[in-house]
Amino acid sequence: MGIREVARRAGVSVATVSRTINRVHPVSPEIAARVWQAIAEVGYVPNTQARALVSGRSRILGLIVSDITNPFFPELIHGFEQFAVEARFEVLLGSTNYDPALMASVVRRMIERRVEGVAVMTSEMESSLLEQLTDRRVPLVFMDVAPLAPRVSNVCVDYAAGVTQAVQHLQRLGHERLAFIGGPLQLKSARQRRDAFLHCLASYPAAPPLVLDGDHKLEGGELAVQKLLSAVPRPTAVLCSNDLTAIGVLHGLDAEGLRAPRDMSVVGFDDIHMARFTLPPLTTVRLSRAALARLAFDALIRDLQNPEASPGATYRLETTLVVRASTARLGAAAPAAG
Amino acid sequence: MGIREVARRAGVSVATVSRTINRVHPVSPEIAARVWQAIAEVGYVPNTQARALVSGRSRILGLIVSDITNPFFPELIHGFEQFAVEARFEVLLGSTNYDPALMASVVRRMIERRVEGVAVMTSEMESSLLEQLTDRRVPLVFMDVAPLAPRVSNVCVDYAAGVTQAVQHLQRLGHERLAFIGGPLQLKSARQRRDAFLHCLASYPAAPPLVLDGDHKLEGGELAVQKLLSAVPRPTAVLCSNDLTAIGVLHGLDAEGLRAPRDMSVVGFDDIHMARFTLPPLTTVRLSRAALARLAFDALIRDLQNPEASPGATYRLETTLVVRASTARLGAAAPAAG
DNA sequence: TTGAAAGCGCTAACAC
DNA sequence: GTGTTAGCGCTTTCAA
Repeated sequence: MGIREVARRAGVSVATVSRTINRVHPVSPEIAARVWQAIAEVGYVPNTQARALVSGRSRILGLIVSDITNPFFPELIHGFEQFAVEARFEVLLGSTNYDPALMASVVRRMIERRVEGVAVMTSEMESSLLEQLTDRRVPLVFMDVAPLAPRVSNVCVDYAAGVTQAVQHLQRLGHERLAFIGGPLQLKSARQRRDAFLHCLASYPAAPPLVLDGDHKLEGGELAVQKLLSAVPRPTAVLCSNDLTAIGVLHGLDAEGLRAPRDMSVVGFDDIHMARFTLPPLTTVRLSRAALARLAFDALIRDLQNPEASPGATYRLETTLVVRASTARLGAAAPAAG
Repeated sequence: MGIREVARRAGVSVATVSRTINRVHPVSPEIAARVWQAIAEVGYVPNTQARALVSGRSRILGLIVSDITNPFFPELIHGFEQFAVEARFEVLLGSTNYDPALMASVVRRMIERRVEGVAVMTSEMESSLLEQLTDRRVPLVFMDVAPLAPRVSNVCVDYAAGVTQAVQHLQRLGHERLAFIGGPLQLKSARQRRDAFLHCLASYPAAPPLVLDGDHKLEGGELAVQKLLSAVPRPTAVLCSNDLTAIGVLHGLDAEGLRAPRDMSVVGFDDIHMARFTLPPLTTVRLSRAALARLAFDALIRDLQNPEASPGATYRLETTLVVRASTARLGAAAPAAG
């Protein structure tokens, strides 16, 4: 079963078997062939724990997300795992559910498994937890948070530009009274989206903007609709902190007998795959999960390969406005079907 | 950093440190206190690979799914991970994308990490792969597929009952010409759903049923709408193999200027969380992810704790029809909003 | 190019 | 209750 058995069958030493498998030292072709033959015969699969122990490399990368049931994350996870597996890494996934206690447990589990790097794609990270990782010189990459330190990289999404694109789109359509539905405020990314919205409107002193609370879930959007509709004057358009919230709004409006964009223009954020399939299809700000996954993975690998603990880099990620059918000119008749 | 350092600081042997941590053998309170103190001082975290190597237990469970971007799976994964972490297991996730080659790579990775059990929540598993796992005496639990063998359990979803509930619901509403949009036919669960539909209609010799191809994705539903609408006579209701397909249908109908349930009643399958938020909210057959996760996890743990390789058990999982607003009486006016 | 042997960090047998 | 020690399966010096 083990490497010894393979060595015995091939009539070589375990060292030679190891070298054959790892292709790092030269092995004569005839011997290599005998070894591969023996490996096939016994169905030998190397034991990763033993390898990790002796080499000091677990070949595991941690990936921390907020909420795996938010479609944004599976799409991100999918990309990240793909890159990881290509590079012969395994991914240890951690979901925090926006809960700092869970985050602590996730970090602990990752340290126990001796992850070689962690991508933190959520931001409710206490600095004490961060230190546990940095003290062990584990490369880290954050999204939107930049606690600059050696081997800590950062992917910065340009929320301001994304939000501005959305707001300008609405303003061009004649909307002046805008509302915003935020996300969990312990998330820096959610705060940034909200702040970008307020900042953006500060320069257009039309009507004071309405800011409502959400939770980045369907329910939050649904719930916010009541307040949205009872505000005086009633907003004519709403920008949501993510697509799930926007889908909740669409549903909430429908429950009131209203429809986007006729009664209210609705804009999402993220452009999850589902956004093209809502009724009406959602106008939203695209934040590419594939690009985010790529950036995060590459940042980790770079810091991993860099022996000196040089300061981590900062990467920028741009957004694009995707105009679909949930927004329309203020007062326009409902667009023709199709 | 290691257990030796802790032992040195606490003035005890490494064995005592190990016993203190694992609480399996008695340790005197004063010594235990000294050990915990030393552990805190050095920030000691046990190395899981070393533990796994010596104990022969990796404390890793494999979870194989088809497609992590199908919302059905994140909800399942979430439950499974929760149970696993509670029991001090880690989850190694594998996505196959309905691709047998990927499945092979997933199984290989799991064997390399020496998983202690695998939940296969998809069914494109070749028997040769299955053997690699069973040969190593790894407990397995499948969904819908029952290759009966020692330590191989099975969770059987009662698709026939679910589909029957849906069909009867439509028939009670006066629908006679029904269509079905299937899933990837390499999936046994998809075949079972389709077969249940055909079987169900065989006893009501009204109009011959229309069966269309889908892929369990949004796109498949969208695409099927063309064929659905051009069929003569046109079906008045459609049952979809999963919710994603149904949401695609809703979108496809809208693109044609049609709307459910006025122009076509639509029924989904799974009851993903999103189903309550579609327009109109989706009538669907609920298959509880939490229950599925629980059953699968418990089956694994049971086989794991059972030293003799007794044959795995079969568990049943029932479905329930959830009536929402995407179905209506044939020829009825559109229901009032709300 | 190959082999012998040390040892990664820990648990578990055995001795005391 | 506690310490000593062998050894899990592998990689990696070091020597040949």
